[in-house]
Amino acid sequence: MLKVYNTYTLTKETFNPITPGHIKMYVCGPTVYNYIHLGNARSASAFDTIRRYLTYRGYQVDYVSNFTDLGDKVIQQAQKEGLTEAQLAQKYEMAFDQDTAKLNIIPATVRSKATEVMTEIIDFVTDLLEKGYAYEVEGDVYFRARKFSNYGILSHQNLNEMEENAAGRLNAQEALRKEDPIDFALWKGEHRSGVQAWSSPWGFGRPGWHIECSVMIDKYLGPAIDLHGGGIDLAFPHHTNEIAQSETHSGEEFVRYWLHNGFVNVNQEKMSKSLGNFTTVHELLSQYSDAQTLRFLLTKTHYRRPINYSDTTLEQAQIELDRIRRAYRRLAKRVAVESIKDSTDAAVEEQLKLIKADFMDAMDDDFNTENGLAVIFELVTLINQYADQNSLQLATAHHLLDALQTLTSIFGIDNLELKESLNEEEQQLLDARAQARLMKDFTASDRLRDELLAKGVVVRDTVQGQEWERK
RNA sequence: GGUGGUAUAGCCAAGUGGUAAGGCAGUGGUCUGCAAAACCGUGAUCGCCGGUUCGACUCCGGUUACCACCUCCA
Repeated sequence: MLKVYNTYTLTKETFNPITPGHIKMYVCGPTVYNYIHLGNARSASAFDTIRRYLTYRGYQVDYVSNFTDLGDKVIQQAQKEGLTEAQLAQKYEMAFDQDTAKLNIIPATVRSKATEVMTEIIDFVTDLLEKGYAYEVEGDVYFRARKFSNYGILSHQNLNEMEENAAGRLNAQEALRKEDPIDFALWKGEHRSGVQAWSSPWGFGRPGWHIECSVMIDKYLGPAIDLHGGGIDLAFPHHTNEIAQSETHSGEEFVRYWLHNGFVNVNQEKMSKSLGNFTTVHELLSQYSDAQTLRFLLTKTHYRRPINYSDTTLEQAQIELDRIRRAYRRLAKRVAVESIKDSTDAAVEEQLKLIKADFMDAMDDDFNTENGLAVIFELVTLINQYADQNSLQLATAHHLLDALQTLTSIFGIDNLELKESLNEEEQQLLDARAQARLMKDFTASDRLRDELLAKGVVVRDTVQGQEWERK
């Protein structure tokens, strides 16, 4: 039975989708004004793994995500880079696609840009005005937060305290316009010329911070969805405001389960653009070629817990992933080389069955990837034990390999095969060493092994002959 | 100040009212020409104080430290 932790109720709840077998899921995407950093990637990675697991579990998942391609940040950065807002957004949207593709994150079923749903946004805001939950002031439109009786539940904040906090930071102009400091903008008037603005019943302007998500969900998934995801920092105000807008608009429960991921920390501090302690995926992958290791690091920690990012944790992830890959390659190689009886091994099949069940139990518990990983390591040990046996059964060997591939693919690791190859010189050294070993010239063979090691190639001797691995 | 979270072996990190998964490192062994890899074995009483209980790391109260949200932020 699948259970998920719902931020709305702060408890783990049994998961029941609105439509059996079908899941409607929305995850907040990036504002495309620069390269994504590891924190953004963590969110995308975590929800990709959740989506992959739900799919593995047999659900049909409709996954919608947005690109925010408008707003002050986009305008500012466009001016800095000498591009139009649309060009800038296009540039970083493509960068997002490239970075996430390297991390093996499956693109959402539907991906929409805020600028593509402008008509729907205006209609949505109009409806909120007609319902009396919004008001216009000099080209701005605000939502009457206090009128929505469940306002703030998701973020577990007290309304009056929120009001005090809000009042303290409002600028005088904004304070004058709002009926209540906690009201939030649905539409912001834009009076400058030459910057992104759309025509509306309230004059030229742009949508407020939160409306695009409400609109896209309504447009692509309908008034009620099963899962809504994003970073925990979005619980307030972003998701809080989404609930108010959407439930006022539809009169229905907006989201069944709110899922929020934790942060990537550096030196026990949140990685963020404002703190300036961020590492972009773009730069990290350009200097560190193994994107799979990065993905593995981002996925193996439970999605609600913080990830400590450092060179050490990255190395640790590399070591763990290597152990998994080695087991896979070891058995795969033996199966490929030897002629083996195509039959099954009942005892091993039984263990494999248990492992698969354990994996599902782990992941059914609010997507507990930490425990899922422990089960994967059990499978690794089983494979290593099996690969040592004299009488391998081909079918069972394939079942083990398929299982390992399937389970790791849920973690975003799609290919356990070795992609690297040796260059001509390295191959010659390796061949020469094989020859030396044949002649039992161990002095020469050890020297050649050292030479290869100096080039970053680790050589091991196995029953099947030499085996190599890039360090 | 309010709210949410975290504190478990050298490090990363699961977990349950009944004497603590897994990975890394270390260490002993098997295997190996040597090595590596792999396999087998090996270590903690769970921030602190108090309470409930036959029994708590797991429940309750308090306390300390750290993080996050309350402003755009995954």
